[in-house]
Amino acid sequence: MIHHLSEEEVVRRAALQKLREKGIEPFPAAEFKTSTTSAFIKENYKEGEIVVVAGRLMNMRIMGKASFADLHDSSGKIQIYIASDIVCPGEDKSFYNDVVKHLLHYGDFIGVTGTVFTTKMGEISIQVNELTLLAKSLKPLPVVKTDKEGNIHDAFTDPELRYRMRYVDLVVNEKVKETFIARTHIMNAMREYFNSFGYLEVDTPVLQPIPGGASARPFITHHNALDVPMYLRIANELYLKRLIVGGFEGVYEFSRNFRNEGMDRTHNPEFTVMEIYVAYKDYNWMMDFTESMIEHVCLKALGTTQVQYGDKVIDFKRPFKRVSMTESIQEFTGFDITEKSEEEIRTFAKSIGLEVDETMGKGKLIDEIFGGKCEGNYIQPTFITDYPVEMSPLCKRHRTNPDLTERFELMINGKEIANAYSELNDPIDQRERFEEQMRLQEKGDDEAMFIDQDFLRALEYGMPPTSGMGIGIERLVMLLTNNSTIQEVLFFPQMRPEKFQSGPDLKAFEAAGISPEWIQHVVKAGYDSIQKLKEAKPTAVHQTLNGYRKKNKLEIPAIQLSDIESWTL
RNA sequence: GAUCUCGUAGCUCAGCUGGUAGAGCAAUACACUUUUAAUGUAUGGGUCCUGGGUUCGAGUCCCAGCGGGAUCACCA
Repeated sequence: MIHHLSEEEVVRRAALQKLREKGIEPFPAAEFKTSTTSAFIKENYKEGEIVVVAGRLMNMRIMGKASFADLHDSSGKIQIYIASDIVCPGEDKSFYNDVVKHLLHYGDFIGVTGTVFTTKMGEISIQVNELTLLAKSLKPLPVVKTDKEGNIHDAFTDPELRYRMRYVDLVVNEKVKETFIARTHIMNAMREYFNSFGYLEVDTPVLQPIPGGASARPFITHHNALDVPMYLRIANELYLKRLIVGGFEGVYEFSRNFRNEGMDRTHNPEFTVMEIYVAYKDYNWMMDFTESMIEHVCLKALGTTQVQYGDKVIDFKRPFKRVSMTESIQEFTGFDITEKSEEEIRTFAKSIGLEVDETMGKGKLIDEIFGGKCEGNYIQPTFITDYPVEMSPLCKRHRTNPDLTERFELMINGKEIANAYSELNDPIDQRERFEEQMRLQEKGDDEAMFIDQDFLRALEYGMPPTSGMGIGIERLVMLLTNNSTIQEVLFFPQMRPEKFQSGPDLKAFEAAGISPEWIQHVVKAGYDSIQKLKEAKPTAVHQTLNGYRKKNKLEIPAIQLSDIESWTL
């Protein structure tokens, strides 16, 4: 990994060495006790107060015998003022002149003890009395600067680098941290809301023998001891319902689900769905519950229900509009699907230019029409209710129309955010629905569900009437934080594995007996493999290396021909 | 998976009809005790993604590959 250090990395490694020579450990072990944070100092300004803070040293502005810099800690940043006469009160100014001015770098972790004051320019700052290096940064961070108008210069924007090195992204791009803090606040607000009803947060298996509860391609793995295939969960629905069978009134789980499908700006192979199931409720109750919950989350996590998303303002204030799927299709296409046959619907779908084929059942056709012509129109939160029975194999039939189900989806900004049912608890109906899924599978629908016999057995023991709701956490967080890609709301979005250039095998150089101080220079001088050294004449290597040493003014002894001849190549 | 597009210094980016590789910031050195995109002077820094081809000559044109992004299709 050490091959090909950039100039700045060489400088920082040299500084590391010089610090050690001065008796300053660049990676000290001891706890550094801070007394406060940068944000607290600014909010509770007390001139002359002695404070101890720690963070990353950023943006040094050296002005001779005094310097300014920004210290970034987890709460924000504060300016520090380092004056030679204060950090070095005696005759010996070497700490300031050598360490502060030359051996500290952008990105180093430092701790300071100092006095709070305000500069002539009116910025709250810390006059440093004592400075401790806490950890040296050996790689230069991207330098991002913000001017008085708030314009960001030289921003670190390459999505590939940002996602692969989120640690760097978080350090230099302030807004990124805010998004992730908001994500946690949103989830906490949700938890708080559910807990206030006495519902129980639970954990159910991630590794499942049958990937049930949704239609999706699973990730498959293998359990060696049992010698059986196992699947990473695509949903946790069937496990949570088993817990309702077991007698809990309400259970919920933030479920990390895995689906082996395409990746794009709204899909990641692993993603989080919050699912909640409450006994003795139906989907009407769940609609009320969901809109109150979302309103609560907005107020708690954002302080408002009005959210800017792109060029739109979305208002999460309840109540949300409610429209049945039939009404919606009628509104946007003029077509009434009520009591129409599969063929009639297919013909209509074709007539409005949708791509449909013979494998699609009635439910799927209706879904195509809705997805193609209606869905995108719902910008403000809207509940779409009463989906066709074919699309919803785990959902109870509608109390007044057996072709429909008691299901709703919450649409916001033209996308599905939540999905809920009056849960199907009739085990005989449930078995038939699974069998229908099997037929769809045989017809060529590769998304049809697997049958879970144990789940059917649980239902046979009796599940109370129950309503369940699932909400895509990433989708919700994207909306509430004004982000248009899922990668912005996942710390470590999935990416193609990075190829690290193998580079020269430095171990082999060491094994050949080349002195450690020379190895990187040997490589940089052009001998980047043992093979190349073997092929070259020792006298030529000798001349090249010493020529390189002279040219680069290396502070290491010249290499001897006898050294080169002693290498075991 | 399809189409379009991009890959140049540590970072952000220029580089025209092919002719010795550029800027700002960062780094290094010097100056500077209230700066804040600090400033001034000087210096160093490049596998122009990789591999082929065309050409006297390729960062630039052509082909292939790798990687990213955007749009579209499927899934949340």
